[in-house]
Amino acid sequence: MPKKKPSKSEKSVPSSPPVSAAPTERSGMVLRVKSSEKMKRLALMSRESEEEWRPKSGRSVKTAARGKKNVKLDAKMPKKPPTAFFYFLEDFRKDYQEQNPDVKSMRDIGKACGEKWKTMTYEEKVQYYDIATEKRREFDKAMAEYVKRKESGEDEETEDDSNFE
DNA sequence: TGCGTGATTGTTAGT
DNA sequence: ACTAACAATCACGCA
Repeated sequence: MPKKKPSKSEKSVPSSPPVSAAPTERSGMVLRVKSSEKMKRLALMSRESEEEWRPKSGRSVKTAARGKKNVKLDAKMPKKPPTAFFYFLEDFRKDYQEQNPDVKSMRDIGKACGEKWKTMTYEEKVQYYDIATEKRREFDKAMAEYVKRKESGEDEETEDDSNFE
């Protein structure tokens, strides 16, 4: 029931932290060409839904088979990076387990984490947002390289890990 | 023995 | 603009 509809009244958490409060100083000037990035991302977007889409390493969502869309299961396909909340969850989980060793299920932890997450201030969350943003950037790059490799020759399996360099 | 589930929010991609 | 679905984690349950 909590399903709160996205009301415009609230700004919701800004996907991209405002530059004013954005702790970019940590990395210096991370801001570069957002337009270009967006463009590239859009270009990749088509590729993804067309050929890659998502392998679902394991049972990420619900059995990862909700619709069994004949995914190629590309082992090299970059998965979606965890969001800021997930990073916070990792940290929160450790603390939560210490305080609540009885609770082992992540379900309960998720609830507690979500509750605390809402109580956290933007400044506290922004640091996680920063991490998530940086991670996403890396993911974007990985995706670009992944697509590039595909276009190059589609190695697919052949090289498991080892060193193809 | 092994996979599916459930819960959290955020982020992305597609319609 | 909105919707939908997926991202990790981990104990438990069912076949």
